[in-house]
Amino acid sequence: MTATGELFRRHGYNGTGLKAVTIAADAPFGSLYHHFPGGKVELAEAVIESSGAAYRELFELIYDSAPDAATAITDFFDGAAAVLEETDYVDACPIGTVALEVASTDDRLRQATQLVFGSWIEAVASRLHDDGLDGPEAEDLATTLVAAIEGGFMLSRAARSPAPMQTAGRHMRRLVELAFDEVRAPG
Amino acid sequence: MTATGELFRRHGYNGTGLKAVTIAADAPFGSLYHHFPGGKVELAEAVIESSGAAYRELFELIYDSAPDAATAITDFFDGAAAVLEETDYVDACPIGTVALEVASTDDRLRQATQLVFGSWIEAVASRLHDDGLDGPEAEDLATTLVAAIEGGFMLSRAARSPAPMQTAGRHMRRLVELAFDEVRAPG
DNA sequence: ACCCTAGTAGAGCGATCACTCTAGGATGCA
DNA sequence: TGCATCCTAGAGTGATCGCTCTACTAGGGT
Repeated sequence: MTATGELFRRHGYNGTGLKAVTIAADAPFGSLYHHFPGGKVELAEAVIESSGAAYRELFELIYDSAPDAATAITDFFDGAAAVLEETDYVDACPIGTVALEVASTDDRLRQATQLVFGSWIEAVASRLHDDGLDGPEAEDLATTLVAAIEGGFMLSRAARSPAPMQTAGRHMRRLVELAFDEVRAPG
Repeated sequence: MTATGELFRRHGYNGTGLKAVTIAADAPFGSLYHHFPGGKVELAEAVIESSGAAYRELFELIYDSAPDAATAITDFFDGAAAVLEETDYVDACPIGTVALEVASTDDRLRQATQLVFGSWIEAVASRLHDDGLDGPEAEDLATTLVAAIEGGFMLSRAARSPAPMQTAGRHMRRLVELAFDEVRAPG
């Protein structure tokens, strides 16, 4: 399952064959259809959900370890950039590639990716809200942060450079600081 | 060619068969390998370059029609959101899906996507620079803007809602305004 | 009339796709 | 020991993949 997520991340949904999945998981082919009677779609759905949840927990861990929101944002973007560099630009967003592939071709998987994105946004928003931002603004800011992360992954992987992700992170930090400034000094 | 771009946008690189390409282009199969001896990779490379150039021109048109940088950003994000809504969330970034698919699997296509992203960033940065931002800052801001657009496409397509793209656009506008404010009142 | 090149046209190639089918262990309960 | 259930195991299915191959047509130069 973890191995399957790696394949999806690297080759995407259409680029990953079920044979490759069974080899990577060191499991027989027949077992796949025992555990996932729905075939490739059901397998992908499970991978999206589980890797989405894992990534949300990673963000929460980073955020909750940081002294404040702005530092958390920097830690996350710089951390993502470092991981990209260390893993030869493979270990990016676990569902980003799949999300774009299935958005207009498989509604069930599209909904699965939407639920994952929604859960990330909610996790970020609730922390921003706890730190003082009002609800709708926290959710909007969280949406932009997730979008910037995804776009950062895309540009950094294409360029094979951590720079775009780091740059996006720096700007996102300023955006977060600006939002908190306005809370403290409304106007 | 335009039809092929549409297929790539909707189904991605791996999800688009060459048979589908020939049907969409209403061209015989043999002709494909006459015009693109390199096969699918060469075809994709041509599609990436041409649709990338077309999209850059679209951005330039929008930017140059707007009274100032901040308005241009809003026009672009809101325009992209509107197009998404009108086209049932199909007509998004012409190369985003392909870029993620090939980033770790085909270095030639990866470089093609990188060139396109670079040309977009350069087009945005040169305009921000003309409007008063210094060089490196203009390029960094342009990088974040492109990342936010790509992320906005991803979230809006997954959610089947223009909202994430519009939200990202609103925040990007603020970021641009902030950058110009700091030029006018340094410190 | 002759050929040469450019481009049209699609049948057919082996490989791989997602998937189905049948058969064989392993475990728990009787 | 007998039996049902859960899971392993992989050969085999038709369909489709990217691609190659040969044959045909159109138009210009000689």
